[in-house]
Amino acid sequence: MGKKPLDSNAAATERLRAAGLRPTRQRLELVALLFAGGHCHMTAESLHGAARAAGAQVSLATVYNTLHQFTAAGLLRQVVVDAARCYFDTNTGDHQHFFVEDEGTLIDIPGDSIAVAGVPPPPKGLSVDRIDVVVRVKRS
Amino acid sequence: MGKKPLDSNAAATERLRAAGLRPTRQRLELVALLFAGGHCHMTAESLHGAARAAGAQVSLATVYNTLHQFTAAGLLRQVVVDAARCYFDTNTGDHQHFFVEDEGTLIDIPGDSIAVAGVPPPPKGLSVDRIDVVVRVKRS
DNA sequence: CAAGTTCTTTAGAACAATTCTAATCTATTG
DNA sequence: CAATAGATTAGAATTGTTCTAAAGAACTTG
Repeated sequence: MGKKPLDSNAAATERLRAAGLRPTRQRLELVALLFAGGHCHMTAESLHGAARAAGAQVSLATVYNTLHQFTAAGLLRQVVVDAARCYFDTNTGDHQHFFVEDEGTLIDIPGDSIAVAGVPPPPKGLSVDRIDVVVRVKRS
Repeated sequence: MGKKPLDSNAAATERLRAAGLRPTRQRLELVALLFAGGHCHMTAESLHGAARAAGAQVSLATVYNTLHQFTAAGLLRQVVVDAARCYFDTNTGDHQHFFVEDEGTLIDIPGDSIAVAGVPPPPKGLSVDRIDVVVRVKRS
């Protein structure tokens, strides 16, 4: 009857295995934090803080490594909205974001509510990888 | 009969005055580089390089200051597409961008060709400041 | 299940982009 | 043209991120 139910641990292990990553203690802890509740937007710094707060012993370097590995494996998506910081989104599906400039926080916009039309064909030799929409909002 | 025609200098001076900024030697040089030809996308580093190459004597700190002052004054627009670098766009009108990930370059998309529909109303107390669309393209 | 191989983690150093600071200099004003 | 408010500068400081080399943990094989 530990704090962490075995199923959640098993699920995390399987998730890592599927991504071709070894289920190490650190990765399991980070997976637990990232995919426990609903979707979330994390920075390396904030995830590291959350891990430490949860009593996990993980170095910042490992958090960076892990975030990048997860992104490469398609478990996370990187969101660039702020020159200062880099966000990682546990929602890898089709969607966009509000960015609250005053707070530096992100809010999801479902992909089926938003539509971008009239994108010209990219220049010769280039193909569209992804279209990102950022709705910058301010306190009014 | 200097290399820089007086009119361009006068125009630059007026542009700065209108923005409430003193027309100093450094700012005039940077204005000349930024607004000489067509629209361009610059990083602090690249503008500094261009200034030095043009024989201007400007420090990197001043380039940063100036870019931010110009942005605050509405002469430039900041474009965030890459976690690493920060771009400034001399085109402050309504438009969007292709971002060529392999090269780190930007290409303008006219604002009247592209349209974003279905943006939900922002959460209470927030109002939309701007909508940025970034079409990420890759070499195919 | 021991040995060996490979992959991970880690602390700290290194880095790159940007911002800060305090001294110096310059444009403007009276 | 002196006074003043604002601008510039070099270099230091900060910040977010990546690198490195050594120690540790997970998988594989015999």
